[in-house]
Amino acid sequence: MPDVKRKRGRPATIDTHAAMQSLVELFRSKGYAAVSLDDLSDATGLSRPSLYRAFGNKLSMYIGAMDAFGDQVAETAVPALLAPGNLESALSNFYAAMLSIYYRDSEVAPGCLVFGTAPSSAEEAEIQARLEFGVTQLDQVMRDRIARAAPGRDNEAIEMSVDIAANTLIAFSARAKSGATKTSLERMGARSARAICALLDLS
Amino acid sequence: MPDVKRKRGRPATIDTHAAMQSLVELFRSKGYAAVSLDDLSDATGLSRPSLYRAFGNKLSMYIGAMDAFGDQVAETAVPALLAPGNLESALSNFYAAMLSIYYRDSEVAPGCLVFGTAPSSAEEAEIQARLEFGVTQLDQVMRDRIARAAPGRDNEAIEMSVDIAANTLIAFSARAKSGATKTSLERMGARSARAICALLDLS
DNA sequence: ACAATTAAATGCGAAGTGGTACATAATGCC
DNA sequence: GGCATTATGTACCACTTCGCATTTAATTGT
Repeated sequence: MPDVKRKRGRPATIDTHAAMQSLVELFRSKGYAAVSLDDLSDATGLSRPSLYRAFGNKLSMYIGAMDAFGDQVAETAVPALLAPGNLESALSNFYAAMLSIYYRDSEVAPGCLVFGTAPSSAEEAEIQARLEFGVTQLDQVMRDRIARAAPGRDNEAIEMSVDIAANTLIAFSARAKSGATKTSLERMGARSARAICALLDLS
Repeated sequence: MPDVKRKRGRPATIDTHAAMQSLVELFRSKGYAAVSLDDLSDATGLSRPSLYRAFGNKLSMYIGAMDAFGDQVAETAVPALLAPGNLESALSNFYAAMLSIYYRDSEVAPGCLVFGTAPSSAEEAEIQARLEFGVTQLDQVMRDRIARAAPGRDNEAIEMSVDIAANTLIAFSARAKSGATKTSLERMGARSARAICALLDLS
């Protein structure tokens, strides 16, 4: 698809994909308001006007980062949840995959961009809308996966399980930033998976 | 204790308690970094130098707000959890009390100062320390209450229940800011309480 | 070679930031 | 009434913020 026809003017040399990755990293470790355009410029190596041309103003940079982060989750962790196999290992693997995103080598875990930093900036309507979207997406995918694993169960038990599954992940972000170790949260994720299967009388 | 001896100079006219309440309200609806000293000055009606004399610099204002918020929770909601009665209603009442704190008449729920806004600013060591304290306090009080209600149960079931109970509350903050209604979260809290009691074979 | 076109950086400006020196006001003590 | 003492507000400072007008660079078409 790219490079089909050479374009007219000076060719672009900026790697917008890598730049967006840097935006995500900065925003999710420091939040929206605490990050300045100079910070973003330093992190990406691009000048401020270049950032503007590529991503718009600061708010739309953050919105774009939320979308990119969501894409990363959808490509990396959600497949582990939807993969064939029993529910317990699917949930456990999903949590582990999410924690691999939440944790880095850095001093404090950068955590989740959407559940970790967006709530602070939810007064901005566009940010709140994306946060809401993230929550409903999480609820939805959990409901689908759990309903598939327990076809006959009553709705109450399924709703309970969905709540536990989703709220566990949401809480991971705050716990990661609070200083919890990755392995302690992996154990918590596995425990949550077992609790859900116990509630549903599975295995 | 107060007013035992009249003091020497000009008497203080500032209501630091009311001012701190305003700090809490502003910080938990906009986060740490997005709030300026002018915002705080406007909200409290105090000049910036007065804020400095009363609470120190901006960071210590936020730290003080975290402490004040924690006190409010300890005085208002925790008694509902520790009150005599069965575990299910204790948990359900506790969640309802917390949601009464999280929600206001405002457009978007201000949510939780510690679980909602502190993660964004956890790079600041003092903020991270308070966030960690809040998480461990929550885990601790839940563990105590649940262990009291299910004395004979194995440790695994108790740990599962503690996780669910604590993570539900942590997730409430993000959900409130995402636009969830108060009643929907009250239902979720009641469901979480039922799930925990089911896991523990209670009632 | 030269115009047209696109990409990128330099540098600037108006507004806002946290923080403080200084002046002013209000009380008790003598 | 003056003086020490404490409380509060006014005005300011150095610095940073976001955003953009302008300039410079690199390529294609003719």
